[in-house]
Amino acid sequence: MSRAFFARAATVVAQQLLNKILVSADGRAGRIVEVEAYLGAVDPASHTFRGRTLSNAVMFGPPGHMYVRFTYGMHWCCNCVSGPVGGGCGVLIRALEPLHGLEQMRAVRPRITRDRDLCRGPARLTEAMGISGIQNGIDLVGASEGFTIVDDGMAPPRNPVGGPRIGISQGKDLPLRWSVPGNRHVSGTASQQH
DNA sequence: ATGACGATTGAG
DNA sequence: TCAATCGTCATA
Repeated sequence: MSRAFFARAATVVAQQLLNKILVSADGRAGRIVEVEAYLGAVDPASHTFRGRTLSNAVMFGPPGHMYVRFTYGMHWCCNCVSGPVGGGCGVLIRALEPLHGLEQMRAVRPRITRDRDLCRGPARLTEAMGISGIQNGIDLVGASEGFTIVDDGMAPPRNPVGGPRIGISQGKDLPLRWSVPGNRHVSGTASQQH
């Protein structure tokens, strides 16, 4: 399997995830507007680059499951495993446009003043949606534990915005970050915003 | 056993 | 620009 193959496969899944809706166990929901693909063994930025460990095991499992990772000693990040089984590939969900349950989101994120910022960033959205290590490994397709990704009929953007991934020290060369054009709920650095 | 480093965020 | 904060993993 070539690096190009993994890049293309994960990129397809990542782009297809745009405009789908992530729903929490208690009905909070947001439209996925920004994602990043991670390619496993061929990708130095991937948590699975150095092989399987206790904490990243979910990424080597079946696609459609949620991989949740604790980072910076205080934040959680949420991924959708993209397969194939054993590949260690996945899609990091980086931003949601809040749709339902905003009252609960505001309640758990009291310091966020603008609704636009509730799910703008990978750690912000996990807190707003009530996602933590407890959900690591759950099936997002079967929705056996409440969390799921649903399709309300809105197609993925025909021309998603592509660019380098954020917050990584290696693997910055590939354009594996994808977002919905013009969406105000997409995250980014101050210079990239405006 | 230990140290370096993170798929970030919020404050100054 | 920089501190907060601690689990994980490579190295010894």
